[in-house]
Amino acid sequence: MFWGLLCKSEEASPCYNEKNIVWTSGAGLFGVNVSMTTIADIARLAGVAKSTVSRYLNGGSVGEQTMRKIERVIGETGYSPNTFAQSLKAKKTNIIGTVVPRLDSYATSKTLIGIDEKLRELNYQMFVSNTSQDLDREIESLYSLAKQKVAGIILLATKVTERHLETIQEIGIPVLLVGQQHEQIYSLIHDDFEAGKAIGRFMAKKGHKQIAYLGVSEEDIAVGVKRKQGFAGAIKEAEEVKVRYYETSFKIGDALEKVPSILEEFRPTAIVCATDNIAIGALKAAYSKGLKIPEDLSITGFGGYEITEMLNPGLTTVQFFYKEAGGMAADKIVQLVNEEEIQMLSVSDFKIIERESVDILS
Amino acid sequence: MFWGLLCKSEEASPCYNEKNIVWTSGAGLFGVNVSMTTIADIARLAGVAKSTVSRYLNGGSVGEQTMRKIERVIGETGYSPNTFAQSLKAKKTNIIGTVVPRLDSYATSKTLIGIDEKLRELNYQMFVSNTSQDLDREIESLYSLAKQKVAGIILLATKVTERHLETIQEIGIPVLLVGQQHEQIYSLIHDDFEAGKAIGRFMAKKGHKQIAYLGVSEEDIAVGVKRKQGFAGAIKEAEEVKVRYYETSFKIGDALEKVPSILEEFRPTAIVCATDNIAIGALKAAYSKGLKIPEDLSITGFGGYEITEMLNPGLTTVQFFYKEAGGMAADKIVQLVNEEEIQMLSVSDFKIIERESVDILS
DNA sequence: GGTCCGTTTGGAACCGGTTCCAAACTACGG
DNA sequence: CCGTAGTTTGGAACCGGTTCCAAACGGACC
Repeated sequence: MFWGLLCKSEEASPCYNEKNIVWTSGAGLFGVNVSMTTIADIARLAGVAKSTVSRYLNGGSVGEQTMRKIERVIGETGYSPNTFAQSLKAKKTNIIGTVVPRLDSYATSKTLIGIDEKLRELNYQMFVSNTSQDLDREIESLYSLAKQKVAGIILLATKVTERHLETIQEIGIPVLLVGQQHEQIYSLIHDDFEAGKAIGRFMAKKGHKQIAYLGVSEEDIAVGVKRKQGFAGAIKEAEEVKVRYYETSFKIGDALEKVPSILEEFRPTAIVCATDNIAIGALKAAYSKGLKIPEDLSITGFGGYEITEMLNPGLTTVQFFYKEAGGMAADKIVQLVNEEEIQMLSVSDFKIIERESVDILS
Repeated sequence: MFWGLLCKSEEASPCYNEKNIVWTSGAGLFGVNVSMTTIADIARLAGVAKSTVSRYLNGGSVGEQTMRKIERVIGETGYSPNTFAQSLKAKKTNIIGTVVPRLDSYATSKTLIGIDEKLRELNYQMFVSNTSQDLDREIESLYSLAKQKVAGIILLATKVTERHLETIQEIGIPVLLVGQQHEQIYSLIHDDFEAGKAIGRFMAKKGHKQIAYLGVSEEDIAVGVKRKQGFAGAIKEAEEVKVRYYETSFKIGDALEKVPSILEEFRPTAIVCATDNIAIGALKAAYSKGLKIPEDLSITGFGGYEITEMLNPGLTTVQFFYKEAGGMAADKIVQLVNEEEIQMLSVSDFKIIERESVDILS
């Protein structure tokens, strides 16, 4: 990541490339004084005015001769403009803030990587603000990022409240919601509904007639509601399939505790879990009860975490493309920053990965 | 994270708390104009000079009366100082940069969380720079963070090269190395050597006489060398234990491919893996060959990833305290920023977690 | 050669803070 | 009542860029 956007336009000519300077010439020559040279120094050394140098740097009209002189001096000194001074006047940075509820989640990590790599390509930087799943801190972060004059914000929220809306409106900075959807905010979601439907159909086709769906709180619209609704829809299409819905948290441990009672009470042939982590808990719980997977119980998840492939048996799951979605998000937020029109809602794809954790019945 | 350090000293009196202002009064009152009020406005409204307001904000000497006036005006307007203007003059921020090789690693995530939470406490912000395991980008990031005038840098490198040293010297900003150790750089490491020793003794005590050690490249001093050396040392103490050393990468998949040949060629009763991910690969590989864990083969890892508890069987492993280490790192870097003396090397603790993946022989 | 237009250039103001210095005010001892 | 020291205050310069405006320049055309 990093390296500020100096060449705002695509005009090839009077743009100088920051990288060259710091690495090639700057290093060594000036020792500890990294970028202590100012635009005034350059101007003096080149025998021109500050404004001319500034124009040169930003692609304004500069004469052939002058250009060369400035170019040379900048090359020799390893000059690199002071970001603060730039931002002070410009009142804007080339930083995109990303607000995440937690850093230790597969989905978050992958999404961040996607955002980071794409932003890098687009000459933006990513600033990550972690909220540790604290709603207040989510709002705080929005204000704080606004104060730092980030160009745009990508919000990986779990829930959008009235306060979120107010804050987003107040800060007046483009915000893109990722993973959740809201009619008043530009959103990028995974296709949770269709994914739920797909896994429902998949299980029905495999002949399961007694399925437990282990979801999460409906506060989380994407994971708690959409996936379940999609699944329920698919089940309605199928015949004679009995389903019971259960709820747990996102924590593996909670699923681990919850599952035994489900098994006893409902005796399903399959448990469809709303996340891979829940599925991992279910798997462990089933093993603890001495069940064989998939012969005695089939299990599926949602997410496509790499670890699911390495479990024994490999977990059948719905894969979402977090990294790609992150890339899309980066594209979108930059478009918003550039005041381009984009659609309110974008949807990222999914696919079912069939491994060994689901048995074929009948 | 976030919320800039406004009160540099601990003096209680003429410090105003930023949070109150943005939330309590700022919101709503000024609509979209978040922090458009400047210090000049405050000065005018309070009938004092800019310098006086500045002094008030930074804990300088201000009269009782004046204080009250300014306090009131600031409260009413929801003023919040412009960070860029501050940094422009101060040539320093309250941001700590963190350079990480990858975001999708358990160790990294947990460490970042630890850093973030501690820095928050200390009124610093964390800026994460991801390098996608690209050495050039590691150097780039150091320069870039320097340019952004971060107060200090926490470097989660996998390897320290000559270029690292040069760069660190050149940027003239305190750097703390985490997870690796270098005599010329302040370092915070996990006690890889002792951990290796501990697991070696542990396995010997369990009666294993034929152990495969599956490590990683010696380029990584901490994981590739220290853990192995510690392990080797413990084995030397024990009697009649045969060990063979193998090497793989950090990727689960590579371990998965590597392990079968080890099993055939060496027929160990146990595989000690240099990371939990490698152990996960080994576990899967063993299952694929129809082996029972731990009856047919014992497996251990390093790390203490949460997932290891959820595997079947639970993985015996050496737990490192990444989050706590992150907190320590944050403390250290802030001390360095404040020019306090700290020791060159700090060591973070570990403990062996005994689960079901190791069998007792004899 | 003069006029006009477009390009290049320099000077100065400005962004929003911090800091230095000197002036004004206060209090206290002699 | 004055001198002195200490505190409070305002003014101005400064940080390092960007931008506006007007002046200088250069070429084309009449």
